[in-house]
Amino acid sequence: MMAQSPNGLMIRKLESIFPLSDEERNALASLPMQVVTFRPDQDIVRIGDRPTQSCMVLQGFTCVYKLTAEGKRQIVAFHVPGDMPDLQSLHLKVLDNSVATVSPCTLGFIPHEALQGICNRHPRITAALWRETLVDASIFREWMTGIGRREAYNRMAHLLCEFLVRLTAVGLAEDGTFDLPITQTELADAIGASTVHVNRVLQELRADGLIRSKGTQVSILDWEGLKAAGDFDPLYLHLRQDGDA
Amino acid sequence: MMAQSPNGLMIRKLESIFPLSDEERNALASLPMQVVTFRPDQDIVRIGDRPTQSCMVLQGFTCVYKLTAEGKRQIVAFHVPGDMPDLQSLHLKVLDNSVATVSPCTLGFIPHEALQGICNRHPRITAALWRETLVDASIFREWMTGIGRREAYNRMAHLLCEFLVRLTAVGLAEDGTFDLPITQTELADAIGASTVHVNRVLQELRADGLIRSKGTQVSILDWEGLKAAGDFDPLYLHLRQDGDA
DNA sequence: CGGATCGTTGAGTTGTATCAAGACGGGTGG
DNA sequence: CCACCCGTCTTGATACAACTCAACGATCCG
Repeated sequence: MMAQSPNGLMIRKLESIFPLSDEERNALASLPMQVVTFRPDQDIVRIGDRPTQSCMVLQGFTCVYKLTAEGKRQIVAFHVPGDMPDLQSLHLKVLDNSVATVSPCTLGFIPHEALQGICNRHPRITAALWRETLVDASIFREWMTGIGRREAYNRMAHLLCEFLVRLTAVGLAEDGTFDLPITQTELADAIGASTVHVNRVLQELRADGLIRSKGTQVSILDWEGLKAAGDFDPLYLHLRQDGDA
Repeated sequence: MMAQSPNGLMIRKLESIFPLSDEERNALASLPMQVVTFRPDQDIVRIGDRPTQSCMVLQGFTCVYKLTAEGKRQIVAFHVPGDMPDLQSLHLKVLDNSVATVSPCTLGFIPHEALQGICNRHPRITAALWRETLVDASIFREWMTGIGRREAYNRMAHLLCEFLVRLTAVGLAEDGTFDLPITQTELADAIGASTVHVNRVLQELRADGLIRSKGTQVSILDWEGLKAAGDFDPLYLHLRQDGDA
């Protein structure tokens, strides 16, 4: 799912949920989208902001994070091409989290006005965007369950399973191999562990023959084993399968 | 916010977000709602279900939970009167979590058809319902941050702060005192700790003069102190304040 | 007045954090 | 093209938050 035109990615994303009519496709194609590139580790929006636009990730990885009073960071979500990290701001005027790039990124910004307009005229597009935010929420629930009730080893396995499924869905993984330009410190902030512990847990996963990694390339060697280790059931990702949702 | 008619609670809930037109109010008032009572600890819907209706809590407390392969439970949300615990099922056909009562409950069930109908005719009601699911998601993010990066003592303080604010908003708390019919085991499943540890942490909070409790009645004795202990900022609840959201 | 549920306490164990230091690796400038 | 440097990864030692197990006390209710 490499985007030719910036809007093409959004159209394909929604089309993976339900077939679009020509009218809907045209409306989406004419959405104004401002394309901006970012370097790694740059804030895109910050907690407390009142954005007038939302963005879609076109290339690269972003994360949603919050900081505690003690200065500790929790990454509550990663977003990959096709995702909209701050779509919520369409209806929640004040941001309750920050969004930052993890890798070099290209983002497409769409004014809230334009999104409102298309929603008013196309109820099924409203439903599809609403649904996107619901899938995000579902992922939050799954992560919370992991952080609260699974050990670090299993959480890491789970996260890698999730990446494989999500990246495969957008054509960024093949044969169980994908590029994961995320440092161990960031992985630690995502699974709620220390960097040191993440390092050890990754070594365990390698030693157990579940994964292999070279630089930022990650390969899943034993999909069934990793799924078992991570207690991973892709149901919560709500990818289209048969009549499902 | 004690509901006279079952639909009254929903109308008041939405009116706390923006003023409703007469037409919108009438549409909401004529939503079919089937009222059902539940005893404590009963499942309302289960993971894997494909509900054809969503419910609103009219009385009592419910929780949303997931189980791990090891049989551990994580409660990812509590819901109080006025909340809709499974509104997501309107657009995500297969449930990725279960919902259960915590205390005796009265719930109002609304067919998805009826919700779809009202959404198609009233875009602002769509937005308000969408917004409800976004606030839920925001609470997930905040809880995840706590579970991942705060200690149990602080998480418990945070949760009590949240209850006070949310229950006050629906008229179920006064002068920092409210009824919390939730066992320590359930609190433990919510903050991702063991029952034993929750017990000790509650004793600490009492010893520190932050709270008092007698039976299911909880009193916040030192609001500023509890907020500080919980690193609590109500922003994430997105309650209406001035032009905010 | 049992019996069940919930809360409380103590003792021992463990997952994971913290601190500190060294190894690796890719990019930059001389 | 090498030397340096900075971020990242890795390793070892120690400390602590929190878990588990086990038992006992309190409370409510039929």
